[in-house]
Amino acid sequence: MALRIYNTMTHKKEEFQTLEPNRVRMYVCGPTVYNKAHVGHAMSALVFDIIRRYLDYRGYQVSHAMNFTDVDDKIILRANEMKVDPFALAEGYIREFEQNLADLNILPATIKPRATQEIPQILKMVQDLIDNGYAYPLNGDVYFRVRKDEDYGRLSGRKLEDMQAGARIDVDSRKEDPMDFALWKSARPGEPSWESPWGPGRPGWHIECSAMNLTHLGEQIDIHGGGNDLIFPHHENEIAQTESLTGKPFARYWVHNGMLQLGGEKMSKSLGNLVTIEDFLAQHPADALRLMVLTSSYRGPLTFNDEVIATAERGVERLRSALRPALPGAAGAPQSTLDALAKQMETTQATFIESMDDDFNSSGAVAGLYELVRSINQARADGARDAELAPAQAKLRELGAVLGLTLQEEQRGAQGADPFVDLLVELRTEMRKQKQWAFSDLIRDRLAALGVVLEDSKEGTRWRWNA
RNA sequence: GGCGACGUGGCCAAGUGGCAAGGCAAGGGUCUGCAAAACCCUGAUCACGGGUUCAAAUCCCGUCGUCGCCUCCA
Repeated sequence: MALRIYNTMTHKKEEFQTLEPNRVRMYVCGPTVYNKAHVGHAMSALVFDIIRRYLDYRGYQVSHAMNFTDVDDKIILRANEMKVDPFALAEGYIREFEQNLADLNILPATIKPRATQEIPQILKMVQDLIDNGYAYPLNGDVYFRVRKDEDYGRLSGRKLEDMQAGARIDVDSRKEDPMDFALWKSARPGEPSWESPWGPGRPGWHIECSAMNLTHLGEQIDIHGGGNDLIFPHHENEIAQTESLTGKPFARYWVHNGMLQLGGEKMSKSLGNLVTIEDFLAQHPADALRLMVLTSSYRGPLTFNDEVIATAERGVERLRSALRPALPGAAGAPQSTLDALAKQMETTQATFIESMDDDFNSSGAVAGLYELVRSINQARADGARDAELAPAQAKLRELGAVLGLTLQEEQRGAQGADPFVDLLVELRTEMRKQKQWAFSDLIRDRLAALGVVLEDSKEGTRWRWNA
């Protein structure tokens, strides 16, 4: 069975065929860096990280580009408010975002272009579009002429007529058509700008992505991704610009992730209902956010609230539970148990591929992982030795890694606290021997309040930092 | 108003024509000094109304509802 991907352009799942064998060119729209990144940005980055890892697992060599929009109105506005240099502001947020991604175990994109580093290519594209009649200068700005592009609106399924009816913005009456969009914006005094044939200015929002694609990936790419809030106008305009110039279909597959919902609304900078990635990671493991994304459908909305987070954290715990060692004194599991475990490994592997091949159905893939977890835990309870558990645990780690799950226990305790926890646990063990239950329970409760979980068993007490 | 996605047990979520995966929560049990973890057991006819079919959660039509986009937005 082949990999199938839902294509926003055709509204169908289509069999995945690359332009070049075993090679994938993927471009994902990154953030505009005028503020701290929030978990909604993380969701998008996670979705495409999962896709990228899976394509890699399936044997493709993936060129993964993610851009930074590092010059635009909001950056300039915010820099002015804060009285700092806009480029320095952008640079700072880019570094923070890259750190956020690393903390989330998201692989760095192989290509990380920035708008400000593409100015020559952008100027050339704008000039070419003017030369071809697809664009026109107007008092220092340059606009794309949507009427000239017959199939404008193809991606988002809109017609120019329909859109005009709903347009609510102030229309610049100088433009030939209200829907014409800026390729180049003239600079006002004090704004960062570059010299151009039309006067000093800066690139419009959409053109940078077209230019970066052309420069770094070529005229045609396999996958173009981003949040579904970018379908219109951003991606629509990218298509218009790029295809008007190259005359070739721009991207084979348009892939869009759904929005993270907070309090029933899209989490966004403009609505102000956001949780930064930094804040999230201060309280929860990276695997938890990833598991939330994995167990929902990437195309649909994802609800973000305390209950969903708690569920994901427990899920992470459950996955990790399978990686624990054999019970002390394990004498080996019955053959029937080992056979069942071996069979489950195969089933899980098959389910994994089958699910992920079906438009990255990670929820189904994770369900298979949970089934393997249960089999492993069953085998352990049946007395399996470490060596008997190892292959299944390795399989769990392997498939977990394909999804980007670390399954690592958190090392979140205060630095150097571990020996002291050991000491308390040791003291408590002595108390338990003397049946000093009240004291034992007090220690357990107090440690729990500090984030340390104790688990007693016949063979002794084990402890870990709570996620 | 236009375009699109979606509506499956208390919650999250697979399944897209042939007996409704999985996780969390809940209840019962094993284990435990108690607890935790782990293991075992228990629950849904799939928003609603029509239609197609031997057979539909799954296809078609309609209704209602949720969300996104139509303005910067992952």
